[in-house]
Amino acid sequence: MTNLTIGEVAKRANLPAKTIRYYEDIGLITPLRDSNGYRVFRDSDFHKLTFLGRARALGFTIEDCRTLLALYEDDSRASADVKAIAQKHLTEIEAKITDLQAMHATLSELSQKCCGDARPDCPILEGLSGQAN
Amino acid sequence: MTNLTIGEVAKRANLPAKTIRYYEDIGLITPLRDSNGYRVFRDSDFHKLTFLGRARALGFTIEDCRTLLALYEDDSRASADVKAIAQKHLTEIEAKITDLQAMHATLSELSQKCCGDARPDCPILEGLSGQAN
DNA sequence: CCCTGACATTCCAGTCACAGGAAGCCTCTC
DNA sequence: GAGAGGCTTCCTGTGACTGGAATGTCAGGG
Repeated sequence: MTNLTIGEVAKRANLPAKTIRYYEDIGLITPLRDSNGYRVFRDSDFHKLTFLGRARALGFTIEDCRTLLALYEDDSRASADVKAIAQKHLTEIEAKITDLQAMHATLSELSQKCCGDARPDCPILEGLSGQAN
Repeated sequence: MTNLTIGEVAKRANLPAKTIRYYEDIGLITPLRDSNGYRVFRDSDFHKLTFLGRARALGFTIEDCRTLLALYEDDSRASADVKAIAQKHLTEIEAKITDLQAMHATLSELSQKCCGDARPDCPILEGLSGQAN
């Protein structure tokens, strides 16, 4: 049972203090307050913050994090609800990877054709301008 | 030599009219104005818009697009300058793909372990909460 | 008892690339 | 001349913070 200031919990949860204040603002955590107005972080707050840090690192949106946190706190949850969120997010990640790979393929093809010297001829610019070749 | 209204050029460049107005706001294009205040898009504006559309679709930032457009208009450019921007962007794309693949690997591993039924036991939540197993 | 430096607080503005919507002109057709 | 649709500007909101200003608090040293 350790009570932490925002600076200490920030170090331990590996999150910027600004981010932690923001999470309080939007209602993800509700730390106590000391008589001097300082936030007081209990173990439960610390755990929520590490949970949020990991979920954000996996690319979940804040709203997904809110839902996941609520499920985490709910002893009568159905794991199916959690899995559904995870699967939806996995699909989105796959879509982003596909998009990025398509961009990469197109751009690297153009880039390879560009000799990259002092002359102005540039297949990259030609490709962007829509010229067939 | 065709002069277009914003709606027409939006259709042909396959960009929302809102986006085109925004591009004018930030100085990427400078269409003429008719006596009634309507924007008048020349062929050169249309070409710039398609160029911008393609560059954005490849994930270049607006500032990169601004630079690329300037290079495109500059007959005495060095293709090396274009290629440098492209290579930098390719590196960023690769970094993003790597990040996303790491997220995907972690999350899909957790998700596979979750049976996703009505019971509360959930390896996904356990993973997010930082439990070793 | 005061000073300094490191903390903490709140609040406001900025990021990026638009999207949505309101209020009001312009143009064309019936 | 009435309505539909397109055009204009201006303002706000998005997501998830980040930076900075102005101010308050605390611990230790002179």
